[in-house]
Parts: sequence; C-alpha cells; structure tokens
Amino acid sequence: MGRSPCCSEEGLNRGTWMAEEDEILARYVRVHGEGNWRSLPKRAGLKRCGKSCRLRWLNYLRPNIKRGNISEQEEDLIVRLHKLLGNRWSLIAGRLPGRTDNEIKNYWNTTLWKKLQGRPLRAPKQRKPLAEASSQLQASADPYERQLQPPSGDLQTPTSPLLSHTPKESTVGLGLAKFGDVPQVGAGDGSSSCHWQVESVSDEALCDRAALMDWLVDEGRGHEILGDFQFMASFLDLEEWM
DNA sequence: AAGTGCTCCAACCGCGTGCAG
DNA sequence: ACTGCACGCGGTTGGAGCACT
Repeated sequence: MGRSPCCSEEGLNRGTWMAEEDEILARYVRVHGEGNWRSLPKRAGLKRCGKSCRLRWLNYLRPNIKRGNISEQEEDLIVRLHKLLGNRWSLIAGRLPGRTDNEIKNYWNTTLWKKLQGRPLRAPKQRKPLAEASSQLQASADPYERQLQPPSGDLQTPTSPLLSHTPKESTVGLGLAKFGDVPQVGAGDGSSSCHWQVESVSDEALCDRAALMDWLVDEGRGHEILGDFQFMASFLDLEEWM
C-alpha cells in the first residue's frame, strides 16, 4: 500500500559509508537490536535514511557475514538453486550461510551469468580489504562484531525448516509444509507431474520441508526436476493459493 | 606515464506485502 | 474495508579500481 517516502529528507548522507558511520550503526544495533530502521538513524545520530542503515547492516556489518571469494561448492549450489528458484536471491542466500542476497545477486550478474553463457571471465579480482571502519571492527574482540571468515564451503545443514525467516518465505515454507512426503517426480510417461500428499500443518511437517528442499537441491534429482518447471510452478501456485 | 574502457560491487530506487489502527 | 507505515525484495546505477593500449 502507501509507500512511505524514503531518503527524501534534505541533508542526509548518501553514497559510501564512512568508518565513523559504520561504527555508530554497528554499536547501535548491537545494543538495541535490529528493527525500527526508520527511526534508527535519528536515534543513533546518523545522517542516513533507515533503508540505507538496514542495507548497510544486513550486507556489511552484520556478524558472521562471510567475505571472500565464493567457493566452488557455493557456486554450484547457487547455480542449482537459481535453476530451482529463479532470481529469488534472498531465498538462495538463505541456503548460503554468511552470504547476502546482494552478494549472490552481484555474483550471479557479474560472474556466473557470463560463465554459464560461456563468456570469458577476467581473473577473479581479489576483494580489497574492508573499508577502514570494518577493519577497525574486525580488530575488536567484541563477539558481535563482524567475523571475517575465509570461504569454508561448509554449507548450511538443513536444521532450519525454512529457508529464511522473512514473512514472505515463511509463507512459502508453510505452503510447502502442507504437503508431506517428498514428491515423486516423473510419472514415467515423460511428464514431470508431482504427486503430493496433503497433510496438516505441523512442526513435523515444517521440518519435512527442509528435507524436501535438500531433496530438491540434491545432485541428480535437482536436474530431474529442474528440467521441467512444472514443479516450480507448483510452488508458485501454492504460494498464491495460500 | 597517461588515457581509456571494462569490471565489480556497494548502494540506491521503486514496488510489493504485512500489519496495525 | 481502507489507509499509512515499516520492511523486504529484486533491479539498476555509479564510481573505484583494474587491465589494456
């Protein structure tokens, strides 16, 4: 509905974040937690709009953000998830701990897309060290402050029933959770119809959803399903139906 | 060394959705 | 039912830095 004007206020900083701004934001969120982004800048004393603060926190200052080049394993997962989910970067990022949707989107648009099209790639640019602010944060002993990690390739194990926790994805997750057992794809007649069994929504079912996602992403089966987007369509229909 | 073009990625923008009143 | 706010998402942009000439 009504879109609130954002970043229209005069006198707000734009563009690259300064070290001091990072520090103020990180300290504020550490103390007060995430949320209330709109009022955050005023309360924290930042000359930024809430949106900008939220983005900076989520994409850069949040603890456990994984910096560094995307590993082969991560890349492979991105490709397969993209086949499955399309440009739903936040969902894809939900399967790659420490990676942000923005990062994955950028990686896709710059590197993977070209790779898949067989276009030559320039040698991967070494990420420059974080901005000064971040290196200051990095040096801190505060456990809340960002932890820089090399790409570990240690992908998320499906302990969480949902891919992420935003309301939108929760809805998708819930929708899928209504369907219990892993679907059987490919009825043998060449079609890729799916056979679902409707179950009531329960915690158990929600957990099955994680298993389902793993099953989808799993080597071989992923391709089997993804060769035909009928399966994905089921997801979307389901989403609307919810 | 200087100029130019290209790449990458942080940040911005606009829109959709959920929710409270 | 309607309105407005807050937030999240995906697409796009702009500039810093690199490669190439």
